[in-house]
Amino acid sequence: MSNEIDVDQLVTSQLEAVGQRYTNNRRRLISILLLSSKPLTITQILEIDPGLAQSSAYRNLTALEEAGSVVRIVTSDDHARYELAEEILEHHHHIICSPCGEILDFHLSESVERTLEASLKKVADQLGFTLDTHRLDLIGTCTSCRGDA
Amino acid sequence: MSNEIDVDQLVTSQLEAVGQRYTNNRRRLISILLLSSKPLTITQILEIDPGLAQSSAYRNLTALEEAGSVVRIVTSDDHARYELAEEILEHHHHIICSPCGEILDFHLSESVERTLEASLKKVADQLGFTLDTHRLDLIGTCTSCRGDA
DNA sequence: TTTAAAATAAGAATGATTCTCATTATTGCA
DNA sequence: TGCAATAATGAGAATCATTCTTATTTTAAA
Repeated sequence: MSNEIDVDQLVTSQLEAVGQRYTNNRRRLISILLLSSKPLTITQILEIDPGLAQSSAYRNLTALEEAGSVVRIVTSDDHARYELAEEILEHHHHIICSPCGEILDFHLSESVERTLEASLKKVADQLGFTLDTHRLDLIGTCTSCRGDA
Repeated sequence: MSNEIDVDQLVTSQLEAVGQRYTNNRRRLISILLLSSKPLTITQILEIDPGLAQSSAYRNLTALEEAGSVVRIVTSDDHARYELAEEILEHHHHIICSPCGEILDFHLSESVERTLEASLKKVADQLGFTLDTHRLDLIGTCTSCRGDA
C-alpha cells in the first residue's frame, strides 16, 4: 500500500466520493506526507514545500481529511499535525513527547490489537455508540527532551 | 477516593508541591469537576458557575493541571475539556462522539489493561521514551447524533 | 496589624485556523 | 476546439480560544 501509484488512485477516488478533485496542490501535500514517517504540522509542511500557500494548505488538508485520506491530530501542543489516513498507512498508534510535541508512529502486535478491539467493541455497544476507530497514544518524554548524555 | 474531604487534602498537597495555594476559586473548579461525570469545556464550567471569571478559570485550571490535579483534553473539537486527574478519578478512557465532541468515561477490564500496559512499556523502551501515561480513545457517534428513533 | 507575596478579574494581545473574494484553472458540453 | 459554468487558488482579513498585562484584592506569616 505504500506504492505511490496506488495511493494516487485511492486518494482520487476518495476525493471524487466527496465531490472534490485531486489537484496539483493536493498531490503535493499527499506526497509530502507519504515521504514523512511521522505526522507533520502545517509549519513543517510549508517549510518542506515553501511554494504552497498557507491558506490553501489548510483548505486542502481539510478537504483531504473530509475525503478520509488524511487525519488531523491534535495534542496539547498548539499546532495540529497531519498524516495519511490508516487506509493508506495501516492501522497504528502514536507516541507523543509532551515537552516538545513530537509524534512518532508505532504498531502493536496483532494479538494485543485483537484483544483490545474486542473489549472496545463491547464498551461501545453498552454506551450506544457506533464505533469508527480507536486511538491509542503513549505520552512521555523523548530522548532528546530528557537530555541524558 | 471520591470522598470530597480526601480530594481536598490531595489537591492541597499537589498544589503545595508546586508552590500554589488551594484558593476558593480553585475549590469551586474542583468541586464542579467532581460533580461532573465527564470532561467539561471552559464554557460549560462557566455556565455552571457564572460567578467565575473566565481568565481566572483558565489560569486556575492551568495551575491545577501543573499540580497534576486536573487533565486538559483536546479533541478535534476546538474547545479543550478538563477533568480530574486519574490520581483522583481512577485510570479510565474516553469515548468521543465526533459529530458533537461529547466525551464519556469508561473503564477497561483489569486483564486487558494489564496486557496493554505490558506491550506499551516494551514499545516505549524500544523508542527511547520515558512513559508517563497512555491515552485510549474510542471515536464514534453517540445515540443522539445518530438520531435513530 | 503590617507587609510581602500570591491570586484575582477585566480587558488587551496573541496566534492558529478559517473566511472572503477576486483571480485562475478545470471540466463538460456544444 | 472553444465556452460557459463550476471548482480551486492565494492574499489578506476576520475569528475566536487562549494567554498575557496590570491594577487591585486577598492571604499567610512574623
